[in-house]
Amino acid sequence: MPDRRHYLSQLNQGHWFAALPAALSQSLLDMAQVQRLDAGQRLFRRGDKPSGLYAVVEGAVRIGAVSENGKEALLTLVEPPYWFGEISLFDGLPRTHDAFAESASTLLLLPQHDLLALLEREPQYWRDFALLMSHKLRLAFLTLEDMSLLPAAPRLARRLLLIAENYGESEPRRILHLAQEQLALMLSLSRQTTNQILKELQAQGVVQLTYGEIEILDFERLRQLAS
Amino acid sequence: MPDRRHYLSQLNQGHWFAALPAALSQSLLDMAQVQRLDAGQRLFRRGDKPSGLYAVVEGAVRIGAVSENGKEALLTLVEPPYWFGEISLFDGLPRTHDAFAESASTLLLLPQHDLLALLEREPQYWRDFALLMSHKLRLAFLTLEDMSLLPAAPRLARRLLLIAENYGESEPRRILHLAQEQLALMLSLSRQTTNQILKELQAQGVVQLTYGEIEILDFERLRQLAS
DNA sequence: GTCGCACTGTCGGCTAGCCGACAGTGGCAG
DNA sequence: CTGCCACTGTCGGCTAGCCGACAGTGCGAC
Repeated sequence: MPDRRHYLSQLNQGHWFAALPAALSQSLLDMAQVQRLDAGQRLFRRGDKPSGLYAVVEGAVRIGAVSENGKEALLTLVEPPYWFGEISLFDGLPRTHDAFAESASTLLLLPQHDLLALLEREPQYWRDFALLMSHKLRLAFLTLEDMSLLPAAPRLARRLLLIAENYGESEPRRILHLAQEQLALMLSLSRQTTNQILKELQAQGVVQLTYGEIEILDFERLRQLAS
Repeated sequence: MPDRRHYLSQLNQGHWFAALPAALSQSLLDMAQVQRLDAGQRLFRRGDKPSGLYAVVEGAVRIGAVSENGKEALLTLVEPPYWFGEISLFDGLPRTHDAFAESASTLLLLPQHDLLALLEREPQYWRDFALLMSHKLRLAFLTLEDMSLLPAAPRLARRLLLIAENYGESEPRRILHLAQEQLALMLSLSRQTTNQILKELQAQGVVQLTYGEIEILDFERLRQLAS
């Protein structure tokens, strides 16, 4: 089982955490509780009371919501080293989404109470946490805009690029472990349409599809297709 | 021409401003610059450098973006007493959207530099400004979810309710000054589809349509239709 | 090895919503 | 009062993407 030091280097891969003042990142690490989840286990649910701020250090967490008539919207798949749950930190209101472990996962939890106590002592750190929100707000606006302006294919291309760079948090990867169904849910496309577009991309040599994963072969062309 | 005191009472109609500590709202008012815009005039454009935080006190501001192929997405129509422009305050990055005066408008501007200086002196206020972001992030997530899960009619109904209560900032109004085309752009529907749904709502006695405005007759039924 | 399940691949019919077109109609400027 | 422009109302054809169905395939559990 990896120790705290291992988590530190892991977290420092993420742009947000790496840019924090050293005193703050140290405090956070001291305060963090390690939490393990089995595949499929629920972390929290829409409407739950705030519990704190989470970081994924291992595995992946699905953030989404299910409508009354059973349809599911997947907001994002959170992979290391990504932080989430900050909205409720600021406003104290209930969770906006459901969070499930996609696979067996390890999280760090900064408990709401301890974190608020720290911020009480050092209020200048509020801004650092707010940066998490500004980042997500930019992403959300971008997604909204894509949804209304772009047809399916370029939307999918853009999303692949975003996922590859973990939504701006890390350096791009070539291989995405991601079922086509999940991708479809994020784009609000049907699984069939998603598959069709992916096959087309594969035919053009832009991606390579294998079981449960997508490999990006040609970032340049993918960027073009994302117009 | 109304004076500062008039603006104060206007701003206090908004939930966010009204909940600020008195010392802060006084500082903001002292710092604010009044800015007038003619109908159609541009306030800022996507990619512009941060200029500060704005409040609409009179008129209305369109916040949106235009895609390469000319299609427009209207994010929201900002009406008094609503604050906007806070993302760039936190991260210092360029504007995410274009902002145009929909009609002749009066804004208050808290200049970026002065506001940052205040926050340097009183860092505990960062959280108050972050509340603006948390509010918008919740709205953005809600909108994203509606877009992918709901068909046109309930989506329109929900949006009408949101607009009526100025996205949670004020008490609900019955009359919305809003062309159908604008509403269509916000929902990413065509003008024709929007018109069709509105006519249906009118036939059911839920709304009353007149030139350039929509009157909500039956909030209860509208809420039902928003499922 | 083999069973079962999760995931991929593909087809065809269906429909919600788009889009162009055009005829009203309200409001405002001169 | 008149003319113009922005906005509303409506029709019909079109198509992107949905949806059910089903066959094929990789992988992990036992």
